[in-house]
Amino acid sequence: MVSKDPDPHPEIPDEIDGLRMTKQRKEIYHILKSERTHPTANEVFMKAKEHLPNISLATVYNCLEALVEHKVIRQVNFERESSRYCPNLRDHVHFHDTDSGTIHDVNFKPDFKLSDVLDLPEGIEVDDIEITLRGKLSNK
Amino acid sequence: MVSKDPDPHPEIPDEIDGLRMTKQRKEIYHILKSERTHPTANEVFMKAKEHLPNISLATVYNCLEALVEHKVIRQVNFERESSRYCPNLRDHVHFHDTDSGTIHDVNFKPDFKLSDVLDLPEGIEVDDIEITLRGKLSNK
DNA sequence: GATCGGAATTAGAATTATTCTTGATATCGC
DNA sequence: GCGATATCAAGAATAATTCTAATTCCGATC
Repeated sequence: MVSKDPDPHPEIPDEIDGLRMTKQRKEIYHILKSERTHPTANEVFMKAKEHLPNISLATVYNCLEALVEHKVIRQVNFERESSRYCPNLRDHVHFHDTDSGTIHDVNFKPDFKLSDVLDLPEGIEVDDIEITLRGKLSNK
Repeated sequence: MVSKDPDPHPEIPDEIDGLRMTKQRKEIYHILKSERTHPTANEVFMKAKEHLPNISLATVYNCLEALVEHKVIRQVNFERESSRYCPNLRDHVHFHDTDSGTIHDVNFKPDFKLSDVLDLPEGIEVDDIEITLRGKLSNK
C-alpha cells in the first residue's frame, strides 16, 4: 500500500485565483515567499531542485509565468538582466543597491498621486507604474 | 585627385564630451535626434544603412554603447524587450501606450522631490531613477 | 607624404535568457 | 477506471546582445 507523501507546503492553498497549485508551483511560490531576495528564474531553479530534484528549468519558467499571469507574484526587470520575481503584490518601488547588488522594496507614501508629480498629458490612463531606483545605502 | 566627401551632419561637433564623433556615431546620433521614436538598435541599424550601406549591426551596438557611456544619449528598457535609445537627457518618464506601441516622454513637475512620494530608508543615496508608465491614451 | 599606433569598424561566431515543441505524466470529472 | 485536459520535462530553437579577430581609419610624428 502506497501512502501519499504529505504536502510539504500545507499553508499554500491548492488553488489561487483559479490557478491550480501543483507541487511545483507550490514549491516555487514557497521559495519566493520565504526568501524575499527577488531571485532570478535560475536561482529559483537551484533552490527548487533541493526538494524536487527532477524539476526542470522549463517548468520553473512555466510556473513563474503562470503565477505572474494570475497575479500571484510579479515579474521585475532591471536593465537587461535576467527577470526577477517578487511575491510582494503591494504597489511598491524597487531600490537596487549597486554596492551589494541587493534589491529592496520601498513603499509609496500613503497619499501618493501620480498627477502631483508628473505633467501627465490629457486623457492618459495609466494601468501600470514601474519605478526603479539605483544607488547606494551609505553606512548607517 | 580625391576630394573628401562633405560632412553630412555638420551640426554635430566632431567631439562630444571626450567622445570622437566618427561618421557612424554622427549618423546614429542624428537618427536618434531626428526621429524621437525611441528606436531599437535594429531599427537604428536599418535607418543607418540608408546613408552608410556598409555599417554593421555590431557597429550600431558599439556606437550606441559609446554614446550611452558618454551620456550623450540614454538607453531605455521596457520589460524584456529590446533596448531602446533616447536622445532626451532631461530627467523624464516614459509612457508606453499599449494601444499604439508608441513611447512618449513625460516630464516631472518642477518641484518634484522623490522623498515627498516615497518612504525612503535612512541613508539612501539615489543615483538614478527610472520610471515607466504603461497605459492608454483615451481618444481626445 | 610615408609610417606608426591606437581607436573604430566589420563580419561572423558565441553567449545567454527565454520560449517553443513534443512527448510523457498527472489530475479531474465522470 | 477512462478519457479529456492540464501540467511537466528535455532538449531544440530563438532573439538580442556581446565577443573575437581581422581590417580599416585617423591623427600624430618622422
